[in-house]
Amino acid sequence: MKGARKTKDLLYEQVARIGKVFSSPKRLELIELLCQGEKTVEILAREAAISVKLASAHLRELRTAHLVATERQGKNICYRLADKSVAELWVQIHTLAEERLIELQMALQKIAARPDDLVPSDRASLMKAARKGEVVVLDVRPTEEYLAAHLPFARSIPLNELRQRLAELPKDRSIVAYCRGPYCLMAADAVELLKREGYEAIHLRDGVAEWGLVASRQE
Amino acid sequence: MKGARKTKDLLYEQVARIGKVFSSPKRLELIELLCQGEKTVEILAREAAISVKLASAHLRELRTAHLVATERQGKNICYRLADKSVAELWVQIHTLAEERLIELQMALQKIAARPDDLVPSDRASLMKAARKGEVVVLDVRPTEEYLAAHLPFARSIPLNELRQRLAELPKDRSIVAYCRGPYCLMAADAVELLKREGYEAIHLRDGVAEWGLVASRQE
DNA sequence: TGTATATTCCAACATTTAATGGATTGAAGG
DNA sequence: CCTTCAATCCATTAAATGTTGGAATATACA
Repeated sequence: MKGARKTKDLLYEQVARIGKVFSSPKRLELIELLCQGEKTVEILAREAAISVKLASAHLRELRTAHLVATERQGKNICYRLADKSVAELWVQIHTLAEERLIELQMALQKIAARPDDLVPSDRASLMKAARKGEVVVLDVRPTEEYLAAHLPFARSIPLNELRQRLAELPKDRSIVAYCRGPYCLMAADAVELLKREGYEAIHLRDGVAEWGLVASRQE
Repeated sequence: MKGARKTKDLLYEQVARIGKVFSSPKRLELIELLCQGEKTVEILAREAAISVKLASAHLRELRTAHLVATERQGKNICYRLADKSVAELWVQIHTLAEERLIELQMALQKIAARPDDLVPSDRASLMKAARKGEVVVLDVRPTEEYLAAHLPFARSIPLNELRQRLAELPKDRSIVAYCRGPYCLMAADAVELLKREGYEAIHLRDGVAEWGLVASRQE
């Protein structure tokens, strides 16, 4: 009966290995980035605003927990999520956090969803409108991420090109902008810019991971 | 633009608070216990085989992350999951762990699913057979947990009473035993006992949390 | 073959965390 | 009111973790 306790502890310890990965802010950010498609260490470090060494150390944690896979591509090493279910877990964790933590809710309200920001009621109706061309779904992430996976009917204009390419967007229809997810600020910036320029812009918080569209492999 | 990085970090930090809760084996065990219904600190400590003080400390972590709620009941303080979604996250985390960690898979195989252990193919067919009375679904957890929530058509015989109450079980039908979940050893013990006594017994790994049946409140 | 580049490994430090023992709160019950 | 009991708080120690800098590896390229 003493042995039973030991084996039991071992089981929970294994599960805790997965939990540990999700207990560090930086690792969470890396996971969110990897939800957008596969990336090299250098890119991950730059996007997460940390040193390459630190990124490498965190990615090592992800690797020993078998949550990511690596592949050499020329000079670089590409990291990608080992499975779609990793992205699903990330979505579920941050969703639960948003449900339970008031501090997070308040911080998120500051970023987006200002009083005048209307949120698209549900996905089905948004997609219906997008299919008909009544609204423009705009993906403001870098081009590579758009290519790896994007929302149905979405058009790609990276945030840093948006100002120059405003002419491509119609002024008589709503622009629904999205980016990497609720913690990415690109879509919020895009909406702000678009509104200043006289467009009717809406901020869509969800990204591809939240839509369950993660590309397991970028081609 | 510097402020953007700061707010972003803050957001991930909040989500990491939730992840941290799931990064400790003991806390995971406590969460699994709370999935079975509300419990006092003393009971939780006893079931998890830790001191009351340590249990209290871990429960404090759960409370500050707003994942559990407390309520005084006479002399004792009862803990329960703050929301059904907490149980769902626990299930998703341990499911992902089982998918990704070979060590965990191997450890689980030792406990149950021996070569001669047939696993019920799917839930629908199991429930159909249970409804018709073709199999007996047996809940071997303590009575209080059975009362808080149990599988449809399940009969309750706590493991420590099983030997005396064997006569209540039919020998001409399969007994499908379950307990708290895949990391609980009670059902495995029950199956072993039943088989020794000549019953046809099957170990069902899932518990109420895995079936999505968590009782938000015990009456 | 030698050099440049991307990434990882190793060692060190500061911080955080798990766990334990002693003191404290706060309600229950005589 | 005083005692009892459950649970928490506080202080301490040992272990684990995040982070940084320097050295090492391994591949691409010339």
